[in-house]
This record gives sequence, structure tokens and C-alpha cells, in this order.
Amino acid sequence: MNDSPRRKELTRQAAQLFVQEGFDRTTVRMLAQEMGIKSGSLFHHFRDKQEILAAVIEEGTQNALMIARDALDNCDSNPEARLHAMARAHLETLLTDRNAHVVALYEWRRLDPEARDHLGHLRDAYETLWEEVLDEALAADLIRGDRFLVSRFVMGALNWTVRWYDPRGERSPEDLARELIAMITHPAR
Amino acid sequence: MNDSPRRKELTRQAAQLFVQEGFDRTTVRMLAQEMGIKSGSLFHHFRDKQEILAAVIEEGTQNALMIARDALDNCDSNPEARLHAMARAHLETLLTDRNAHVVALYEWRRLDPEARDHLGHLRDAYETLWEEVLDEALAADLIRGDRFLVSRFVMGALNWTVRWYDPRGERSPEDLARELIAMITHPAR
DNA sequence: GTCTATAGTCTGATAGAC
DNA sequence: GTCTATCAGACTATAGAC
Repeated sequence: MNDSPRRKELTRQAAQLFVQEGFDRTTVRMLAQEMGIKSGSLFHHFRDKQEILAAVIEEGTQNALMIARDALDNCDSNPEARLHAMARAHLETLLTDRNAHVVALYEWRRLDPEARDHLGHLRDAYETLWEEVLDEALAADLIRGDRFLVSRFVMGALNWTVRWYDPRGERSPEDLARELIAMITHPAR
Repeated sequence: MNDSPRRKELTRQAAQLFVQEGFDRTTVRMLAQEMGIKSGSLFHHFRDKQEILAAVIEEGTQNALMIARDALDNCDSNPEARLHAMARAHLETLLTDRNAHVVALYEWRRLDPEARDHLGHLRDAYETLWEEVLDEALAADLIRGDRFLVSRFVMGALNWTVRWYDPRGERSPEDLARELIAMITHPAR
């Protein structure tokens, strides 16, 4: 539709509800209430409920991509540092912001085919970034295994944190990143 | 309610739909059609939709627990063999049967508080099994790290396979288990 | 850009016949 | 144990006034 600041703010609020309740359980009335408007007014900003989901997922993936690129640009160039930067960036978008990126990962299946098609390249760009960093780690013998499987196992371990992580606990996303890297890397010999 | 063979069969069919569509999107009419009856008849077997979910999750967790115990009873007693048996059992209940255990993991949040309370001990028993096996691996220096984090990372890597695994592909659950163990273990030195 | 009002559909669940 | 018929409520989305 458009990408006014207003729409951006509404998208941000929708993301929070989608994480809390799940997309299917979130009604347009709940969304409108969260936004401080009536449900009818919502459809001035979004064509339908699907479009809200697409906006959230686009926002979440774009944001994750940006933060990951930033982190990679500002860390040491050795494979371990890059791996750690990538994992930390991923966890921070999932656990600190706790919003749009979670929706992108957990509600992807709810996108209709057209939206999935339109957003596929964004998702691919993010996954490619991961695969590059993992390729470097594999080439340096920091990790061992099949590239495809390693990337999926690592992403799984990271993405599942959403289910158990307690932000009020004593572990930071950075702690988690460090521990995961320690678990899967073979120290220099 | 009860646990007749009929109810067991209906539960099995419900599990399949819950995996395919998600609990929220699955209507009682869809469930009834899958079962070959009309929607009104469904409520002769289950009090309400919630009870169907609870039945599926109970079945899925109990089955996973049974299969895991079997696998542990019939494998070598060294920590690596036990870890492998556990991972393979977990993946087989998720990827081969592709049913109730997936629902137990992915729709747990949809249980109402009473059901969650009633099924909590089953879930705990299964997680305890995992922690025992991981403790042995940690004690043997096969894996390194914090017990809590290691168990969650491993379960995350395993549980996430549901999202990308293609049963028609060339990798078996056993292959996946072997590769995951290889990734996280430090070979004897 | 937001409101009120409501159309039209689908939902989980119940009642009573067979 | 299954059926038909239906209720009452919730749902997404629209129309038109302001």
C-alpha cells in the first residue's frame, strides 16, 4: 500500500500481538484496540489482515538483515568473530526486540502464496548471509559437517530460544551466542 | 473422557490435521470430515476442541517417551551411543510419524492451563530423560558447556527440523542424528 | 483518517430423533 | 454412535457519514 511512518508504527504494534497470541488468534479488533482505533479504521491502512502480516514479516526480515550486516561490518575478520557476531545479531533481533523477526520465523507459513513469493528473496538474502559465514567457519575447520545441515541445526538452536528464553533471567543474548559457538566449534589444535 | 480404540483412532487423525493446518485453523468441521463423521458427532467422543488437542499431545508425548526409553534400553551403554539413540528416536517420532509429537511441541501453548498442568509431568519426564543422557555426555567430556543451555540448543536443533526436513529427500532421521552428534561432540583426544 | 453500523460468513457447541 | 438442524457469538471486511 504505502510506507508512511503511521503505517510503520501500526506494523510495530501488530508484531507485538502476533508474537504474543499468534497470527490466527489475533483478531482485527484486538489489533485495532492495541493501536487505539476502531477495527473499521484499520482497513484504511491495510487492505486486509494478510497485508498486515506481510508488512510485519517484511519489516522483521529487513531489520534482521540490516543488523546482521552491520554486525559483520564491525567485527574482526576471523571466522570465529564473524560467526559470533552473526549469532549475537540474530539472537538480539529475536530476544531483545522480541517482535517482527520472531513473526517472520514463526508465522511464515501463514503468508499467502503471493506474499511468500514477494518476500522470498529477502529471506533468501538473510539465509545466504548465514551460509557465507558458516562456509568461512567450515573452511577454517572451526566447525565440521555438511554445510546444509550445519546451517539448519544452528538456525534451529537459535530460533528455538524464543520458546524458552527469559529476558528477566541472567543470561544475555550475547551469552547465548558465545555458548552456542563454544558448543559447536572445535578449538584450534 | 475415556480411551477407547475408536477415540485413539480419531486422535490420530486429528494429529495429522493439527500438523498440516495448525490447531487454530483446524475447525471441528474439518476434523469431522477427516474422521468420516458429521461435526455434531465429534462431541460424543470429546467434550470440546480443547480436549482433542489435549488427547493428541498426551498421545504424542507418551509415545515419544516410550520410544526413547526403548531406544536407550537397546543400545550400547557408552555416552555417545546413548546420545545418538536418543537423538534418532526423537527425530523419528518427529519426522517419520510426523504427527502427535510435532503437535505436542508446536501447539503446547494452545493448551488451556488445566490441561497444561495435567500434562506437565509427562513433558518433564521426557525432558529429564534428555538431561540424563546429556549429563553423561558432559561428564565424559564428549560435549562441553552448560547443561541447561546445551539441552535447549540440542532440542532446538532437533525440533526445528520439522520446518525444513523433506521426507522424500535422501537423508534419513538417522543421518540427521549422526550429523548433529558429530557437530557438537569433541572427538576423543 | 476515524467513526458507526452492519453485511455475510464461519465458528464451537447443543438438542433431540433414530 | 451418528445424524440433522440450529443457536449464539465472533469473525473479516465494507459503506457511508463526518
